[in-house]
Amino acid sequence: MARILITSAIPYINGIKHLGNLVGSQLPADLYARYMRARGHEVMFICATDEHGTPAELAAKKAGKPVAEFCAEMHEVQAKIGAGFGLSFDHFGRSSSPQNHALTQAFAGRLADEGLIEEVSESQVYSNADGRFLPDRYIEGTCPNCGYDKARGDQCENCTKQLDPTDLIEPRSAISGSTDLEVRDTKHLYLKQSQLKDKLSAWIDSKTDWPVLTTSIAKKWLHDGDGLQDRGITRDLDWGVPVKRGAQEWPGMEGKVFYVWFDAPIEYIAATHEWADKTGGDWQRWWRTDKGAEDVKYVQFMGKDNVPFHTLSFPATIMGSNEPWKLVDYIKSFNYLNYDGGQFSTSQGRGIFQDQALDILPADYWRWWLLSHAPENSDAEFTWEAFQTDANKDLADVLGNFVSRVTKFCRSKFSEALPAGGAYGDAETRLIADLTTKIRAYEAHMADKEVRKSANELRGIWVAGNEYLQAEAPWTVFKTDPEKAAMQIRLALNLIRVYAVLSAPFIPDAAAKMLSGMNTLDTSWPDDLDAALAALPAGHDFTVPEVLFAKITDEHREDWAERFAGTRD
RNA sequence: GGCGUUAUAGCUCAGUUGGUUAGAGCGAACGACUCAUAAUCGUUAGGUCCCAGGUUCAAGUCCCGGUAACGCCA
Repeated sequence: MARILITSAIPYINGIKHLGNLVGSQLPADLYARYMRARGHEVMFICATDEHGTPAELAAKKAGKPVAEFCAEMHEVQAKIGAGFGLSFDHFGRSSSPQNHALTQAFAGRLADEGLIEEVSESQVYSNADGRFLPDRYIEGTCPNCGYDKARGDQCENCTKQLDPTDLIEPRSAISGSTDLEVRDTKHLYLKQSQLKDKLSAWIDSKTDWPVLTTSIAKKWLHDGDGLQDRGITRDLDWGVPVKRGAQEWPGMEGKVFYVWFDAPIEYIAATHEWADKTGGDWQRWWRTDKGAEDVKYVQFMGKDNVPFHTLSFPATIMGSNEPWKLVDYIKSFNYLNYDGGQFSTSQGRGIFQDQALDILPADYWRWWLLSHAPENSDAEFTWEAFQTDANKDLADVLGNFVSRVTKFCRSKFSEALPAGGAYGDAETRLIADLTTKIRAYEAHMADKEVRKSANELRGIWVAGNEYLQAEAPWTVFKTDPEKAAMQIRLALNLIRVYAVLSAPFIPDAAAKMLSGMNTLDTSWPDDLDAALAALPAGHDFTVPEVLFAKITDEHREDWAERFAGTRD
């Protein structure tokens, strides 16, 4: 039995996330966590909300609420939606937790002690009306190049020219619209990542089994141009982790907070601490290699936009601390899911959002489609036509109908109990050999975190059951040899339990219904399929379950396609 | 402007270190079956592997140059 630490990139707090966010990190992480638990491994599956930074402050302001209150509410909303999708976190934490404050400050202190923090003075635009410094992109004005009147301080979206905020004609705050701006000097802390470049580079080079997407992004940042740059880790904001050097004040840094990208990944550790405080568990045996974590295998899941922070910045924090923290062993990254020819977008309200998805269909439909089309090698495209066709075919016709035809046949020809009699022949031996091969392949793909391939193999396992029934035709056999038909259908009913166990990581709710219908709590993995197909003995009662997956009709599809064609607020 | 990823059947995608007639699912056509959610199973058709060069006994796979889509950075 292994010990597996799994983290999913932590979703930002400023609103409800769309399906692209789900398939890019949380869902595949959950698939892996559920699978590893099913195989008997000890799993710690951690996620959280990422709550600091300017966008959170602005979203709170828009909602007319204090930012702490807003974050607390949105955290609950996201937790509820996550539960709705069956995300089986051991803990869903908050980056604003006291545990994360303490840990973030401790890391900063350690890095300073190691000589990896530099204080840098810089000039930034301050808005008197807003009472705050403004990040470049929150300053608007007229572009000196093309005259576009909504150019941002970092770039003009109209002519794409790169700008400095001071280039803008009539600059104003994008938050309040105020033109009462001035340039002020302010001091910030920089993490000297450049000093760790060689160490990070050697570490990345040693990860030959990582997805190309992960290592190519990391190498690009390491070697492009002047190489890995030092990074500012503080901001002039109110909402965040106050800058401290461990438990001590940090002279000159009063009133500043750590940059959200510094404290967010540390929340993986802090969230485990939160879990420990809640449950009485031991978090350090997951994170400190001097306190029991040396045999932990740590796997991270994330979208490609998060890769630089997880391959470089966070490891720089860990390595730079010179303390025995657990480093990630494998980073599984994903491309984007597109919607209707363009990107899903939280800020533009484009696409299907997680709450809406759960409103129209049970989680398993989404889990299955999104996972079986996970954007592993390139961006993937969501279309309603594909979603309808694939979900109906795989879930309703192949799996759902298998359960239905087997249970109903047994009920009508025998009873709602596994019938006795008969013995395996060649067909059964062949089926068991075939399924065993497929199950071993499925296990290998799941262990490799090859999401699409796993889904494809699982589908093949479902199909094999239908092939067997079609070839052996128990409904015909029954007329001349009821005992043989009894054997066939007893095997098929046992197959439903096996399917439930194998499918649970993808479609946990349907799997639970299948087990409930089979009237069993036996979720043991079919290491030995021959034995597993005898788990439910002759005479064991079952009930015909309700339709597992109702079909998505053309009317539904057209209605939804229209409903989600525009944008939402 | 720099860099990265991608480009394979109508659609969505597989194709390990270069090695026989390039694969799967969906969709299509035809057939079988009638237990089942008009479900299932089988057969067949469909590809100048983006274009142009090169290396090699052998290239979808490696190299060079283009083109296109998407993304990242400045």
